[in-house]
Amino acid sequence: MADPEDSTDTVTADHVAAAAGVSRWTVARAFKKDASISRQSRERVIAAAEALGYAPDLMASSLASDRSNLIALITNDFNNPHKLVLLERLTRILWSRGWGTLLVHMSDSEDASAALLAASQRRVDAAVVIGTRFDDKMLETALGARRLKKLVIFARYSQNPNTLTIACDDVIAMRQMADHLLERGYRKPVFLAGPDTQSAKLHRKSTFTEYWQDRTGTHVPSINAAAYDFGPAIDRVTALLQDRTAADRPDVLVCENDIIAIGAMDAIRYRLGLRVPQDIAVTGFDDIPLSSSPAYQLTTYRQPITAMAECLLEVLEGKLTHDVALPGQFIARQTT
Amino acid sequence: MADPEDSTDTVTADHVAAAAGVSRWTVARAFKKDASISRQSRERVIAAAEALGYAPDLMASSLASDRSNLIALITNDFNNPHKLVLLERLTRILWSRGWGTLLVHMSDSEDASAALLAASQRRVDAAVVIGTRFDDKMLETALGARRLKKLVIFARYSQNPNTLTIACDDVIAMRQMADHLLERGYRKPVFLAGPDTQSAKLHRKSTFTEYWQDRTGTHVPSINAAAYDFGPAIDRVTALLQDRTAADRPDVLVCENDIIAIGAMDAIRYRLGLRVPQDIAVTGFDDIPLSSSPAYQLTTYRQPITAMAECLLEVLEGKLTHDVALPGQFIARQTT
DNA sequence: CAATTATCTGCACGCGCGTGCAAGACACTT
DNA sequence: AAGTGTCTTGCACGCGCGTGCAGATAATTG
Repeated sequence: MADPEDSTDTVTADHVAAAAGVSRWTVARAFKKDASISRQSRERVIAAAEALGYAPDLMASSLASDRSNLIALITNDFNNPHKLVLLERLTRILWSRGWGTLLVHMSDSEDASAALLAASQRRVDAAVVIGTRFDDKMLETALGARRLKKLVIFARYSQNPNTLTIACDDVIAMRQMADHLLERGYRKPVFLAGPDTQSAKLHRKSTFTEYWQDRTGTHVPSINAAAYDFGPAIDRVTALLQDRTAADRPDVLVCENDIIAIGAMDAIRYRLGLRVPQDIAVTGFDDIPLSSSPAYQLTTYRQPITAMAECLLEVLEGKLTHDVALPGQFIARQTT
Repeated sequence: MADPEDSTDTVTADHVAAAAGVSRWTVARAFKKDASISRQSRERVIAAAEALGYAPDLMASSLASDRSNLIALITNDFNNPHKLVLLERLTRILWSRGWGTLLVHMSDSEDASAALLAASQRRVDAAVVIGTRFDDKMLETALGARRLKKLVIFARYSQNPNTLTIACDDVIAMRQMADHLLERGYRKPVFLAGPDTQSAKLHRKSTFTEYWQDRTGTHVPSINAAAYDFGPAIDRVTALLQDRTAADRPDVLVCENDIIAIGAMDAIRYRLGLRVPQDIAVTGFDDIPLSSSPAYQLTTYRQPITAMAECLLEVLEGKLTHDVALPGQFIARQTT
């Protein structure tokens, strides 16, 4: 499709400048908002640029300006469908505002250093760790990486001072969840969390159990799935409930997120032959698409992803420099 | 964490060169495989680089060499969990081989031009359209975009000559599926496809219906879900089966992919109160994680994603220049 | 040991664009 | 008409690194 005659197929600002009869720098100004340039010059340049099919080379621009407008999106948990929702929202919003997104896969903490190094070598303006567990070792690697100007923890909590957290307000959320359960008469919850790595703080779990303790004076037992995936959740819940009499069972499983909750429901239904919510109720967190399907109809809590993404933009633009926790939306369905 | 004394926090090849007592170009050689450099020089440079925490700036390198090692991953269908599998596999394999991945969201065809322009402005070495529908208009935009050296269609078919397709072999797959169904005694299939845009060729559907026609002499009716998502699939299947007597119903729903098949199962079970597979069987395509859950146990066909990714690498390295269709793996579960 | 070859190293130049400044153009005031 | 201020434009220099070549060094040969 490219004109074979046209040997220099990359058209630069110089070409446009020549065509428009101005200097290269005036061309640059035409593409820069709030630049000091007369209207007619800009119009002439834009017209020439369109005719030639010119668009500024962002890579060269980054080199010269020390701003790449590139964000590294780092995640490691590709089993959770919620990641897809997060990725969709983030990429769409970031690109629409001129930020490119580099998707980086970080299989485990060992891998973190490689992933962050690779990102930093691309001169990213910030790295965003998306809704995933990370330990302090990784964080240290991250902050140690040169050229990594900002590190944002998105949809998870971090108490590291060198880090910025943008998340859903788990405290409000889990209290609302607890209130809902108490109101419906549940009295024997068990909390089902994800993997129990010592360095990661289980924010939702601690919030729920402490609040429940305050309101009822009773302790909430908790168990851990080996991964944020439905398979391990099925196994763990099956192990928990097997050989228990009805009186001995919890009346509700409060799950750290939806994918685990769905595993819990599958275990209850297909491994133990019980009903949700009649025998055991279940709650989740995230409101993934599947949770609203007729098969699950999960009571859950939706994170305010769009608002969180807007906050991220402000952080990237330097307008926001402190942690943010935004309230989401409680969603009652049929599992409670 | 950064040393505040160290004003020039970005360490360049010049710094390493000074520290190692060689020239900047020797430093570059030390980081380049198969470069003409003595072992001791390389070791000295590497040691100095590690001490200073140096890593080559890939962005500057791209500018100088006209190769960015960046790939744009373009997708628009974030409702299908299969995308997550594809993204995971592609990013992991590409990064491990030194390719960075730019995730680009292309909401619809209108958006395509913006997305591709943005990608080309980043000097990507190739754009990969991932498992998504696209029409010729988009393709034209893509190929029209300057600096877009290669365009690869991944996990979908395209017959455009300027494009390279890497996909699962749908012909083998759908014939195997048909053979399986015939063997199990099914005789009245209905094909459930995704949205029916005229410009997209429904490869799986045509293969299945033609092969079925050949083997049985009977026509396969087909219907379309409004989107590749379970909600629209539920609606469409409910509409199809409502008010039909058992004798009047299809005995199997052959679905274009898993997420639609799951919607079909939900419709059969929760809207119509029927059983899978006793009343109606269902098949899918992709083998998404959910398909192996106890709730669905879907008979499906797994795409050879890893092998396809390997092919992609060869394409990127210029070793492969023709379309590829790889056989996947048929997976029989409980829905047939 | 000199001559030849193989191996290694340094360098000028350029990739496409941004920054900061200074000069030019223009309008307006007194 | 000269002076003042505002707006607009051009330019030297550099961002960090790759390419291709020439010069330097080491290894090999007769």
